[in-house]
Amino acid sequence: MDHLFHALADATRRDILRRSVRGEPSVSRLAEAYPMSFAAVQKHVAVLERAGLITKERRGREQLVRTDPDAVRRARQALDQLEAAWRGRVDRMSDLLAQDPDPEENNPTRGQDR
Amino acid sequence: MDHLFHALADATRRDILRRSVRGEPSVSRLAEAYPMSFAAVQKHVAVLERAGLITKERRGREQLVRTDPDAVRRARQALDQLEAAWRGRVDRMSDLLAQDPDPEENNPTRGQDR
DNA sequence: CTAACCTACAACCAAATGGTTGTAGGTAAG
DNA sequence: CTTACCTACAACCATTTGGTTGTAGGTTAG
Repeated sequence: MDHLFHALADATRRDILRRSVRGEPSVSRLAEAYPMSFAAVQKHVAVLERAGLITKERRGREQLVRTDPDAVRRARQALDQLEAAWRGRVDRMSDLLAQDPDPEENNPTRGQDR
Repeated sequence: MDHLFHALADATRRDILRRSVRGEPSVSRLAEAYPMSFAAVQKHVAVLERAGLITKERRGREQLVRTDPDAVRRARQALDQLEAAWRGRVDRMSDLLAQDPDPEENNPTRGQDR
């Protein structure tokens, strides 16, 4: 999970992901697209690979990069959980507000209104 | 976007997010939960705040932490885009396969050298 | 075979990260 | 007022990160 989000926390890597979703570029073809050395792009690809976001497949002397959609889905689901938890809290608060229509009786020691 | 995913790429910070979704803990209360110094937790909170994932609200001498659901939603939507792009590609490929039933032509001219 | 190309990997470096301790200021409680 | 608590922030340190260059090996083209 750490590796997953860390891999996504870089604009170059997210762009590599997008390009790899559209086609299956080789590492050197990817490297042409960015103002950095081939080795730097190689490292970015390695980070994405460690996170499970892409896989490499040897094709002759080239190494084709392709995305693994399951990893993207995994990251999305983690955020879904957070969002659901937030929604759950809001629902719970709505319930409390519905059951306790007494805004004057709020207890300042622990909880308060939003 | 970089800040957003970077903030999510740490287990402690994700846990802080979960606790802040459930309640609105103070920074010192959060610090009690982790085997690190108060200042370290303070830094984690600052990273989450820079990413827009949480906001701090002064309550007397305490600083209450609360999540901003829109930021979580923003991150999720970025992943949705990636997933949608991937699905779009698969659909396109399905169309091509349907229109071009020729399994011998598995050597596309795209990946060659120049 | 030879040359060009693609990749892997090591060594190195500046900057950012994640942690610590220490100091100082503002607020609440006795 | 005095004390205890919560926070902010600076200084420092080890490790990681993101970039570079250089070297070496495998594959394709001529």
